[in-house]
Amino acid sequence: MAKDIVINDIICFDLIKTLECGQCFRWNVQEDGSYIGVINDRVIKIKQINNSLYITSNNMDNLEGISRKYFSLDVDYSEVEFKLSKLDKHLKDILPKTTGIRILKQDMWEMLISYIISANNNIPRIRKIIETISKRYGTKVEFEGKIYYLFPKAEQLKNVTNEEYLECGTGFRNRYIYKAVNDFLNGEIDLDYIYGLDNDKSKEHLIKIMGVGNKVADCILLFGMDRQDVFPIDVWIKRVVEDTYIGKDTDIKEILRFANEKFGCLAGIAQQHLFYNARNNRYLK
DNA sequence: CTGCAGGCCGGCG
DNA sequence: CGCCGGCCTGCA
Repeated sequence: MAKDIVINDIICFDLIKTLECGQCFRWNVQEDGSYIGVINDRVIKIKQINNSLYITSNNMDNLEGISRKYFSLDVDYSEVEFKLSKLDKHLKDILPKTTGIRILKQDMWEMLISYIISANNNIPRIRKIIETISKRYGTKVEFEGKIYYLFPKAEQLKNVTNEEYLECGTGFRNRYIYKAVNDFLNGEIDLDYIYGLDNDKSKEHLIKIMGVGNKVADCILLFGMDRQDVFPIDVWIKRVVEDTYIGKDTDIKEILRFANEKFGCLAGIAQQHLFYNARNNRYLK
């Protein structure tokens, strides 16, 4: 641990909940309780002990800056959670169990492909598919004597065929990935441009991408494009909102209206708390 | 063996 | 337009 960097005085941050609440797919817990994952172009190992983070990487250059950005360490989440508790009694009730969850700032391209893969799929298999694609086509990185793989850039997927995606376990999503890679490379999909648009416009553009519907678009916006006011609605969230607030068999649009009304600009963060709580209760695994 | 998993597409009324 | 059947694959 000698060459770890240390970030002290971390408040309102829970590493485990943040990495296990379902927003990311490439972090793995180690025997000592630390997590190893890939952030953009480097492998990172991170461990939280009380209010301190111990971080190391194959590339120590600006590691603190990279970490602060990725984990949103400079955002005042105690203020965010205070607001959430004021907005809604149910959130106030579950917050003791969910406190410390943060929305990660992940790579847009990786989010696009990862959430295309997530459609009608389960989390263990999503993780496995992403790992296989990274292993086959991503850049190899050595860290502490082991080999890891970065998530592949579009250029690295340029010549991958539909059949090869099938071999990675993507199933019927193979042609969506294939098309996304090619449209990205020929400029048809411009994520930087989409990132610069307002919410409605950016979502409108994302949904034009084959394999991207309402829910996947919202996940890309929330986890990859820094839009904390979007509210991705999957089967879990639909159940939670129906059970907790509205009642049975509610239309998706109705749920969306409710979420915007209730949680406003913090809807995405509220969604992560509701999702984490639901999965850790009666529905677990 | 069916059903289902963090949906989405395409065809039909 | 909204609705609905089908879908790779692995696991219960």
